[in-house]
Amino acid sequence: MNIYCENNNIVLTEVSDFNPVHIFECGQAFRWDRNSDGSYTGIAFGKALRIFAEDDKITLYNTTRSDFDNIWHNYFDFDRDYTAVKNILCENDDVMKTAVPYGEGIRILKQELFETVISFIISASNNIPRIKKIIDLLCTNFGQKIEYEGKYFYTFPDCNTLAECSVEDLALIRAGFRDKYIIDAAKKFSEGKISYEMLCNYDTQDIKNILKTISGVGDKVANCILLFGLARTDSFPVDVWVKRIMEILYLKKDAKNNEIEKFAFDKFGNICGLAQQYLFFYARENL
DNA sequence: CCACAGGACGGCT
DNA sequence: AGCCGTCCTGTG
Repeated sequence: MNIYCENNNIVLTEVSDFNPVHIFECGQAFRWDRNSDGSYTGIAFGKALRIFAEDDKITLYNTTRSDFDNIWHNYFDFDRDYTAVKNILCENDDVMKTAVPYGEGIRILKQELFETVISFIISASNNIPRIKKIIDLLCTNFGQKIEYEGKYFYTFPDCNTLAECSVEDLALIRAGFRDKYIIDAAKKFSEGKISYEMLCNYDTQDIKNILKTISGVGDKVANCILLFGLARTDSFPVDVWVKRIMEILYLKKDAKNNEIEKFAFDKFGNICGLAQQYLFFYARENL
């Protein structure tokens, strides 16, 4: 990958494994929207960004080299060699040889922990359009207003702001029964009971148990938080799609979610979370 | 009007 | 330990 600055843009060339549709519209992040020209605009780490990919060239508009180095390089997981990952997953595995092409160009975004926690609490028993709508209302009402390319955007609210909210305050985001879970999570972060720095000291299983002390966080949501907010690729979120595809292609029978999770870890090891993404895409296209 | 959506909880047995 | 009704809201 080469990097150079052009006007106010950062241009990357010789980039492999970057498919915007697979990255932004797969349900791992909810704050990216497609523009009519095929570029995407999103907000993360308090900044807005518009990004466009064509072949192996990627343009990040109206940003700086320091923001790229400090935020976006890590956010887009550019240090990971996804081609190597795919080769490992496909080795001696005909299922993955079939599934991987469907998720071509997926990358696991390294998102902010608190945002990931709240987003996946909201995801429970919900669909992507509505998840996005709720999160949008949450940010518009409780986030910070920023300007980018002549338009206004809102950052994801911080934990202190949400910790002070009542369920009545949150009613306007239309989160339904999840409002009290959002407040509980915000309080645990605000009081310092849970933080990124603190969780980093633990192994994946211990973090999962800590996350599950937040109400509204069960196995599936905890695994999503681990994978998308803590870069723990050894966690394997089992949603209805992954459950179906694993039962059909690997287990050959009905199975409990924790049984599927264990099977995946035994098979794919510490990159089972990446395998999950390819299987998810395959399931969405073929079931 | 009723079912159910990319889960979690709580009260059962 | 495991099962199942219920939880808000929006969409079909």
